[in-house]
Amino acid sequence: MITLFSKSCEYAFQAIIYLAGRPIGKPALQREISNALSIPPHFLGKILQTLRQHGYITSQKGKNGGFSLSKSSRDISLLGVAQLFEGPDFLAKCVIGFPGCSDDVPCPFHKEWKVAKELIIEMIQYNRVNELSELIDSKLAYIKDFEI
Amino acid sequence: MITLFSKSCEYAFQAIIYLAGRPIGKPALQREISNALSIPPHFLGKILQTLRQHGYITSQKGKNGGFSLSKSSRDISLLGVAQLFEGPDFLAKCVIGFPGCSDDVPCPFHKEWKVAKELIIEMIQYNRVNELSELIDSKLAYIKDFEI
DNA sequence: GTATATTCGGACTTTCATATCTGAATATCT
DNA sequence: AGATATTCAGATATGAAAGTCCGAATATAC
Repeated sequence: MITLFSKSCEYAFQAIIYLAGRPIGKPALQREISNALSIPPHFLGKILQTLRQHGYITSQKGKNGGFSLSKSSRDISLLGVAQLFEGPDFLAKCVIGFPGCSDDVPCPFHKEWKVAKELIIEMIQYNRVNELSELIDSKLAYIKDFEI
Repeated sequence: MITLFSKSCEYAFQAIIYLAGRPIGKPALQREISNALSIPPHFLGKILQTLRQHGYITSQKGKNGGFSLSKSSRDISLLGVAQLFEGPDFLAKCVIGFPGCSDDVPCPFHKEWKVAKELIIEMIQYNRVNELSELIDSKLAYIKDFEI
């Protein structure tokens, strides 16, 4: 089974989209997010810290604490998050790992993979976080039950 | 850095394309392929065995032995090889791992990822092994030096 | 027939992403 | 102030993919 993004990156995407679907001013518990998205809670904790350190989300410690989407993050795409977890040039590798693959000395899939890569970048870049959460209203309605 | 296919699958692709570029009746040593493509030799051994067991390549033991592309493999695409190493339905997973993602309850990237997936399948399926090796004549000319 | 070169197959080791554990720090509530 | 609930951070554990090692089997050459 092929996975495009690492688990860390997938979970980061999911968490941000989940937080974007919450009412403003009502932070979500790590445990709540973990339950809703079936992410191992402690692993999610690390990812949330990374996202917070880079300004994508904010947190509130102690009782009634939790995590919220940063105000500025509502208007961005997830491309920066992808670069954060997968590296800044995360689609640069030759698709079949041919030694020394380049535009000049391409592998047999070079051109077609280039087109597919552009499509993937567009996919990530086209929608803002706000819009992404709207696209999954039905799904969020379903997993909202996990708010404890 | 994102990798679409596993190392095993990448190496299998490379080995088959390499063998397709060799003159018929002149088997290639495991060591030669390993040198030419910078693949760890013993790891390559396992992959060649898998390919042989599934009929993609043939082998000759003992002195003057080596590996050759099966006659029938010259006219196939690499889709079967991808399925062999990545699983029969290797592009079925949700691109961001959302729980219960489906056509009915899609994740926000569902549609766009579907298009990208089709492109990837086409990329693998469109060219026959023969044609793939022709597409990299310049590269093969370069790595031909490794024939020992 | 002996020496040599190779494939073949199984066991083992390494590495890294993923996941878990534990306790400290910090905020809120009564 | 004390009890409680949460984030935060570092250490540790797990599992699967990647890579290595060794010896058996087999073919060729002389």
